Amino acid sequence: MNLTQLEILQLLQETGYHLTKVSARMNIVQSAVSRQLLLLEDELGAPLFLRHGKRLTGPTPLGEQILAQVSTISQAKRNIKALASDMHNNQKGILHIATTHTQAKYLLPDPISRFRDKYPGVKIYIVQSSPENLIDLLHHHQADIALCTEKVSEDPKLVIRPCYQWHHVIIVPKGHALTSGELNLERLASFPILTYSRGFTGRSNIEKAFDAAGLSLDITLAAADSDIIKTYVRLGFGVGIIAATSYETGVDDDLAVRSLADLIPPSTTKFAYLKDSYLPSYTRYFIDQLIAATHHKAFADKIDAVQGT
Amino acid sequence: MNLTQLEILQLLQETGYHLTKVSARMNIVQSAVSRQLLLLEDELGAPLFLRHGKRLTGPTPLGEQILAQVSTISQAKRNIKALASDMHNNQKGILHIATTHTQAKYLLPDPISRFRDKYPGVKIYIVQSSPENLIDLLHHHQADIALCTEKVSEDPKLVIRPCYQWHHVIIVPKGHALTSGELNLERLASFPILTYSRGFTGRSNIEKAFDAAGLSLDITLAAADSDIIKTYVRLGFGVGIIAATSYETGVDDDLAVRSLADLIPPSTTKFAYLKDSYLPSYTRYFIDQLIAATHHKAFADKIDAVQGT
DNA sequence: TTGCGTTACGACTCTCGTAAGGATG
DNA sequence: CATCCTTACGAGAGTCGTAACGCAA
Repeated sequence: MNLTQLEILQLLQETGYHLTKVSARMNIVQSAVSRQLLLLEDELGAPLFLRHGKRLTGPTPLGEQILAQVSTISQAKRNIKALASDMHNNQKGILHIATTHTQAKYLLPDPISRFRDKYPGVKIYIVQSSPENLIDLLHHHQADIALCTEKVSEDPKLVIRPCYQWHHVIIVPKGHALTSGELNLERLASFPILTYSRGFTGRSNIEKAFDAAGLSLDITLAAADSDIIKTYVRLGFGVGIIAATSYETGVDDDLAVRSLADLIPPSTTKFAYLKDSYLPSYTRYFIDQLIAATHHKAFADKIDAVQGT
Repeated sequence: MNLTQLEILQLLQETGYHLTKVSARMNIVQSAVSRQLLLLEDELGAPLFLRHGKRLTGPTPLGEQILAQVSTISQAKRNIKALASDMHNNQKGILHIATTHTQAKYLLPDPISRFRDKYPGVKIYIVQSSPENLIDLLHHHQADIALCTEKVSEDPKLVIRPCYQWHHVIIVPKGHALTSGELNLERLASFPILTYSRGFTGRSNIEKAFDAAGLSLDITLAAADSDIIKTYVRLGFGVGIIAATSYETGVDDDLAVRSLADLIPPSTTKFAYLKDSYLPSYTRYFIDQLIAATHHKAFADKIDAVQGT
């Protein structure tokens, strides 16, 4: 048994039990992969994969249990490399951040700029994806940390760290009926609504509030990002409900904004990362900095300014 | 990086950072071990061990963190082998049980005989040790499961499964003053006491009871096993306090026995094993059988018979 | 001086790559 | 017949063992 053989097992699972693809990923020929697999099965004394003729179709029960062990081994192996490289040169590295459009556009630009000033040697990749996909990216090691708002399922393999809390606001063209008068859910529900797609940026909290009030929403447009919503609000399609952080003073001054803090429960944007994975010092710094910054008075004031309008 | 190199790291820790001893354990020459260690340190780009001249004295901070990862890898490796061998031939294997004298002599003989009838191919080793040592044996993989009574510290790496509950009894020579009259802690404390050493077989519960009553014990003899206690009780040294399960009808009929169920809190004997380790099917069977047997009516009656005397 | 770890070099083992073979859809 | 996995064989890389060296108690 050696690490190469165990890597083959893991890649087999990832490629759908396809030796040829595994060999391509490992930059060696098929025959070598085939041989190593057979050698391992021989050493362990039992087949790890089911075969239709010569084709692999899936893991045996034994193979499945062993694959679970292999995944902890490969995680530990990654950690060893990360530890060493962090110790050896903690100013260089790569940081993959998985997040949604909202965070990428309105929250991250500033913290990332400051991070880049402090760690010019660290390459940053922002992987934009739908919220439901973010956690998968972590599990598949295509992202180191994820930043998301929608409720992360209780995954024992993840560490969740709350980052900041915010409220929704409505945006309407100046002069719209909703710019004056009392603002309540019932009145809001009488207008066509433009907001986030299901599973995006606190959408679940919006639904929760209206459901609790026994109201049904007429959602004219559901988008993954605030920009689309703003665009159609400007065209007069209806009332937009977006995150307070997505309203940009200076850029969005043509839109009237009113806080929904009293009507819709607050949403929390959180960091998530794999519990068993070692995070380089610069990654921990990034997380800590962002959490500190969002707890800073200036940041709170910025949100309050919008919400207090 | 390969599994051999990682094994070297682990063995270095176990041998007190001694390359020669590591090479002996691995059945290869020193020079090979030395080379592999240097190659690994070179690959990782930083030393993993501190050196006084050429002698290794301990891990560097990096080495320490990496050793932690290595231990999860080697555990997973063990699990893979155990899984395969269990699947391949689940009638053969080895079972190391770590336990104390009390369990080994009075509880285990019968269940082990029955286990051997069902699994003649499984070799059983009983590792007898002091309670405080049992958990160490698990951590050092010198035992698969431990059976002990004294409180196991809250170790997140262990699974604890309660097995059975029992009470202490006193034993005295027939005709002793304590064979008649009311039995209470105060009266008991007026006699010289013979019982278990600190840390053995529920000794802590005995102390707890007398401490709570504000009584101090005159412990004439503290032994690790019941047999020693019985011997000196027979010689008239005083009153023995032992586990009810240690009183053997037929053998100990010359001793009078009275239950302390109402005076001393009950003790629980438990199984313990490493959370991350795979237990072969026969080991799980052994545990389940023993727990089932001790919950069976006949077993409870046997204890009650002694305690009810 | 002894014990321990590192370095040098030849022998061997192991793994890879090329190439051919067999089986399935 | 195209794709995929297995088997055969020679070339190359990697590891081991012997042996000599450097260093500390």
